[in-house]
Amino acid sequence: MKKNPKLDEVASLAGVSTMTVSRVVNNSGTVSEKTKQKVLSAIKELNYQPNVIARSLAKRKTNILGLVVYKEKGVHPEFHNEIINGVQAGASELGYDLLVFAHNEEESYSSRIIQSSLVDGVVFMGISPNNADLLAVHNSQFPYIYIGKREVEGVEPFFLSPDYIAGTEKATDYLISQGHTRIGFIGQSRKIEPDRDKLHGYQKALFKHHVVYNPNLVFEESQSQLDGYKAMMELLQHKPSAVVMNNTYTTLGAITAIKEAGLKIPEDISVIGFDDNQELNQQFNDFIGLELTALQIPKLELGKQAAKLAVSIITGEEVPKENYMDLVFLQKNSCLGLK
Amino acid sequence: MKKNPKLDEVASLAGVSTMTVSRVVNNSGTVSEKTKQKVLSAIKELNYQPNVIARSLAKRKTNILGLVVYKEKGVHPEFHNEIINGVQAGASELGYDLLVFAHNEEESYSSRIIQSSLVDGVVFMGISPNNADLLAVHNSQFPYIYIGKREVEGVEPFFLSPDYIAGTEKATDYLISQGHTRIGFIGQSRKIEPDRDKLHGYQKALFKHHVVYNPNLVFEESQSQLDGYKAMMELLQHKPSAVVMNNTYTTLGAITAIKEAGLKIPEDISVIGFDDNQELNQQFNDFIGLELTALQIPKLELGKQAAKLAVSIITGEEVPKENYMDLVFLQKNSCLGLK
DNA sequence: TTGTAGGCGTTATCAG
DNA sequence: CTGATAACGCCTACAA
Repeated sequence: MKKNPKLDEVASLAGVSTMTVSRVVNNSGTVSEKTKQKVLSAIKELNYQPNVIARSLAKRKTNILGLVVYKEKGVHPEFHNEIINGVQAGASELGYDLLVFAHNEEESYSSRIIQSSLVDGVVFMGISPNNADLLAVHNSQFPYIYIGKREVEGVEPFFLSPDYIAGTEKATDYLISQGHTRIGFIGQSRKIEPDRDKLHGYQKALFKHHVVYNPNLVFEESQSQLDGYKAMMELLQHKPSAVVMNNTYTTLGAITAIKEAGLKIPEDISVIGFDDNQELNQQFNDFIGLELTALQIPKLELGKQAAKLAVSIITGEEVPKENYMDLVFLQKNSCLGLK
Repeated sequence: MKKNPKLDEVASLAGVSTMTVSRVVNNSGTVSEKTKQKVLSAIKELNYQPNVIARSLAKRKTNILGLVVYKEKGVHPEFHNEIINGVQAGASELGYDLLVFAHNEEESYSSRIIQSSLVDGVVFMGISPNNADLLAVHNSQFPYIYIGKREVEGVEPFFLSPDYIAGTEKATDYLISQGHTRIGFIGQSRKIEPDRDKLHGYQKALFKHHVVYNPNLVFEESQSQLDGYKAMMELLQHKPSAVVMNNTYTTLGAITAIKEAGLKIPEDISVIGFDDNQELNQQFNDFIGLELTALQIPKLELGKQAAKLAVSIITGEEVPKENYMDLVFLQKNSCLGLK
């Protein structure tokens, strides 16, 4: 492994000082065009690349963004991973590298994150972050953003969350505008904030349009394909004309139930899916030969936006504490207006 | 954001030199128990954490492992991500942090990886890595390992690959030992090495047991759920008594076809799945009320092992260039012996 | 066992 | 526009 050329070697080859080379490399300060060219060719000749560690030490800034992911059961890994890709992409666009911290529940990262000077800021994600970590980072004024919505006692954390309420409201509005009133809702779990929000959005839309809320049409604890199947089987007893789903797996199960009941989508029942898992959703759409109208979390964008917010905070810009991102409402062909 | 305490502040509080503190922090050299205690309490009092950047510069070693993921269509993102988790876990166990590089096809990382001194070594993964990168890193003697199997002209890269041949051979052996001879094979794509290897393993087992290879039973271009469905529909014309699948989606489709044909698993046909995607597989097993016998890639272990190999190379240990990891053969209840 | 001097590779600062 | 000098915070090497 050959030793990398250093700044002073470039400098002596170009016949200038290290500072001049540094200026050229960083495009900072003022360098005459002529010396700049000399330096550039020396850089090229030696194939010089700056040592980012030395640079980081001198600048006291690493241009590395940390990411702490708290994993949990009940959340599809694919979900997280898409967002991570987004964070990475966003960071990259802004000239930051991404360092992923282990997601060990036991461990606390706060002091390492804050004090090691390894990262300039951090993105937290996952439903159940270590509150102590979040609090410590928040209190130390270290730049951070949390992906999701979070209430921590005593503090108002910086967060970025998909706007589940508005999204579900919009989807439900859409069905109502098509004449539906017997609209089923198959939710995931009332224990999880995003899911409470979805139900909330559904209710808001009903209320707004003076449609009576019918508890028989609402199922709240469907996580899996099997749950979705069962919920739909039961829901069908109550003759809904439409249904709003809340995750990909339950959608899979529910649609199987609809098919088994001999009903057709969208002729007999309109379906709005929830596209948690893009790949699976696509596979499934292909398989059933139907493009589902669905709500989708723009995961990549969400991650990018989180990275951007983190960097904004790092660079000292004014950033609101609460940030929301709209869900995407994909209008495909699994819904039909009621005559 | 309060300034972090430095080595010399700890030193003066403890009444010793910075070197003594450094020795205590790194557990290196020799320090008397008494001064050690003094130093430790000073560290505690000031809540000292070493600045890893300064340390990295001084040691010319960052304890950061790089990861470059080349994404591509046709590979389930979940697949990659599980491995990434493994790499992260493995690195973490060995005291390394993980830096994830963007997976931009256009970009070349080699010079940045090699020369920036940001990472001590790198793990590459993905079917279609940038050959130039791999080559450059290889030639520069920079520590790296590639996850997957790879032939690059002129070089023998360090790699770690699941042993697809042995795995599929074992699964096929198992079916043959149960009396099956009309064994179907639904593969993914002959363009992809892992998939060629799977077919190879299947053929090896047949050959070994003098079972005649029947091309009618072999389907090679099934990627999706729909493909799997179609392939199985056709395969059923040829009355197989068993079938070996090669990814989760095709398995989904194939089993739907089996059900629609009115056949029962395992009574009418034995099925060996391929558990690409653990979560989906689990969902599906729950849904059909059957635990599939399946081949599984130990993704987490694969990632961990890759990290370990990379670190071994970094620390100068002797590491073989070719490394294989066995697939896991999960014997559940979707296979039955033939009378 | 402990301390001193110097350097890791870069950039900030200030002078020229 | 350019250069000298002193950090950045820690560790290696050697000396005491």
